[in-house]
Amino acid sequence: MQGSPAGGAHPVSRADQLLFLTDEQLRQGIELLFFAYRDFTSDPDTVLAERGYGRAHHRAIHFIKRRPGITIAGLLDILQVTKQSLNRVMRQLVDDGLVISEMGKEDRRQRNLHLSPAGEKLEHALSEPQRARVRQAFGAAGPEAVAGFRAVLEQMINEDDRAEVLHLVGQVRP
Amino acid sequence: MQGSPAGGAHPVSRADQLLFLTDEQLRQGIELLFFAYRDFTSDPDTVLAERGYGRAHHRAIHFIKRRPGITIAGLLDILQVTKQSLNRVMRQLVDDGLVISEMGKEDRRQRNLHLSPAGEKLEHALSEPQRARVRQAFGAAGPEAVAGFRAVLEQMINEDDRAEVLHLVGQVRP
DNA sequence: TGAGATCAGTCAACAAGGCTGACATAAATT
DNA sequence: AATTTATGTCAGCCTTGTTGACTGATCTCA
Repeated sequence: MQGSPAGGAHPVSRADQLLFLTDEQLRQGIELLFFAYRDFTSDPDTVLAERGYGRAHHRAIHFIKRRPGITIAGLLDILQVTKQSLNRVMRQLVDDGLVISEMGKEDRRQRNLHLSPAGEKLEHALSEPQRARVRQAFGAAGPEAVAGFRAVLEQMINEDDRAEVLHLVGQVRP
Repeated sequence: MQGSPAGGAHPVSRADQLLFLTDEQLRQGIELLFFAYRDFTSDPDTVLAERGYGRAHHRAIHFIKRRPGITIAGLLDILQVTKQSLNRVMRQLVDDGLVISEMGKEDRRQRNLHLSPAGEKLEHALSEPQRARVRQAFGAAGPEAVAGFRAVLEQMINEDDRAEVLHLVGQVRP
């Protein structure tokens, strides 16, 4: 499986600290991550289905929104898929007028990608329900839990590109 | 996109608490979850690829290990896929001798599923690298962070079946 | 300037793993 | 006896990933 949950929650008891990192606790963490992620990704799927798009479209739109002017190579680097796979999605998005692809000014081989107004609109429709879910979860769990959530996820990222990913995400603290 | 990260981490400053739940912080949370999950799921993929299996096999094996004797219906309920989709995977696993499917004793329409010794072996090979990743992350982040991680993920699960999922995971605290 | 590297785009073929719909069989329930 | 339930299976479709091969435009460097 991919993912799993954690044991009891909020107040960290002495016993918890002593029994820290049993296989049982790890398994719970893995399953919890699995189930939470499953629900988390289900939000935008409804919206996408209405338009005949899939998650791949969502990911492309998300990162074009985040980094306006990003190139194809930049997107490939973030998404870690093949050029052919991304191209299939990009072609649709450009044809449908959601993404604008313009020749680079410095390097005319590159394409700088932006969302059109329609693209911005879809992006919002996709991200809002997901943001609502996370807003609710963060609010209910509280700031300290959120800090812990972040800390664990950061550590879960491959050490090799952790710094790079955290920089992209905006994790860098002055 | 599906998933996203949280902002700065460990010590929760006054400013953090005041600025809690900005859209920016939510976006970071979403992206962080996306990237962490991506790496998290990559661990077993190597092992699976060697055997010609995919993630679907991993999920089935994981939950059969977790709940020995589980029925097809039970597995369908957990995995939330169609019977036809699960069947394709199950047929392979049974044919390959990793999963044993035996007629139910009480209700002979049902099938009780178990891992064979070979199935157990593969299960371990799949879960160990993932467990190692989570062990590392939990260890580096510390017990309080882990508690926060759990709390947020729990809240992220659909409220409707949260209790059920947490029960399955073993989240129930006496 | 000219050779080679790089960025983008495309074609073809393939596979995993979702989905729907339709049906069949055996066993349990009413 | 009729109906419902649990499982299994066929067929076909879709999305999204993969490899490999190749093109054209442009940039870089010797």
